[in-house]
Amino acid sequence: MIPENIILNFGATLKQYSKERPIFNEGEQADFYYQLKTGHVKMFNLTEEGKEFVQGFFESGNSFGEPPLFGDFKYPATALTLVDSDIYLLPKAAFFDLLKLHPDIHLNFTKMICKRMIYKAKIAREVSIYPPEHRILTLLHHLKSNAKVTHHFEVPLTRQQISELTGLRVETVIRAIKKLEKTNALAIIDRKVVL
Amino acid sequence: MIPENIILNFGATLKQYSKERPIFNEGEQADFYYQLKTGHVKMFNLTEEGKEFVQGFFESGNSFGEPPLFGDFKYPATALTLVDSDIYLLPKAAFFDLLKLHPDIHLNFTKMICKRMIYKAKIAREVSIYPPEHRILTLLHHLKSNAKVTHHFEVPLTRQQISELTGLRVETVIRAIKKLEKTNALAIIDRKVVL
DNA sequence: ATGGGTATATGATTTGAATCATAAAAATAC
DNA sequence: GTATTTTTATGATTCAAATCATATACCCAT
Repeated sequence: MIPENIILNFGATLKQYSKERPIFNEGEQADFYYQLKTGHVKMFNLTEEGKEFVQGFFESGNSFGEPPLFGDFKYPATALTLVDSDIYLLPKAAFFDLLKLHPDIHLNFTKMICKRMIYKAKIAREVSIYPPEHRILTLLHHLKSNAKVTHHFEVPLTRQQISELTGLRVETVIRAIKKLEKTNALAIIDRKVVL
Repeated sequence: MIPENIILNFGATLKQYSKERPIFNEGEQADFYYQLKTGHVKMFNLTEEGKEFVQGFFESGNSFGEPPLFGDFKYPATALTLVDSDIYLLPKAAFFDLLKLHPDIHLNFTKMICKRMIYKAKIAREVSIYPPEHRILTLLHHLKSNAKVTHHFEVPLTRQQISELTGLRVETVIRAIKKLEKTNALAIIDRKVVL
């Protein structure tokens, strides 16, 4: 996250998006650094047949869609606002100037990318060598680790949303969660998943 | 990749590993930056039942296992030499000093990480919403993009290695590659995959 | 409160990749 | 030059998750 005064100094513009609006689409050339001031953004892939895979959710303060800037790549996913959002747009060249003049920001950026990298590597592992229950549990623990509560964490997601985030079908998620309940890996209280 | 004279200036030591030796294990604390001078290294995850998922192969010049350095994380995978290998080890603190004093190297490093990041994001997508053929093709194109040749790229992997890298079974890989040949997405010349 | 939409639930069926079994070709070791 | 291992190959079978088909509980608007 780049401080507001600095990003504005380098020529960023603040753009308003209404909810459910695309910010960029998979396959497009990456020309801007995007940083969410307020709102919520979802990044995802979609097949022709309508199958969706969610790469991540972003909230206030997060930047997103940066990797393709570092090598003239196309966006590997589509970004969409979920609610009305204000987003800073910084042209690619200005972004690089900024990193050059602010080594501390560059280092923070690298740290953030590396953290995401580790998470992606974990996901890759889960998906190919562990069963659905494991995958769901990894997601839930990841969410819990990002929450403030340390016990009795009420998962703020519907089965459908868990389905989108794991790439599993809703029915599979429902059945897997029941299995996990039986092994006491989690509890279902008033239909809510708790751990 | 950090030039040899520079990495040595910052106090790196060159360590010799015989083949099939672990360099670090999943779950261990990350304390060094590793850069392969000569040899081959495999990074992978292993389940209790022996299922393996390969996160990546590394060859001369490549660095590996860097992300956990940027935040005191544990290694998310295990690294193993495949052949006798010479590896530069640079202590974490010296690595950060080096990045600070060589912004150009820092930027190159970020570019490399971002490229890997895009690849991991693609993998996550492939695995959950695309069929095996698509997944294999993504791997092969990634390898090609890292090679010097721009056409007639001979894939330097056996079906078994492709299997390990994609998490698919060998038989599935063989059948998928034949399918891809039929659609002219690639060619099989003298048993080698070419694209 | 009534109706429409969404979320949860569960059984039946299909499907595609894993698994199992086997063999031949190629590479490597002896 | 022969034996052994690895790689490629293919068919048969199994299995787990996707898909299909319903049903019911819950939420929310009018």
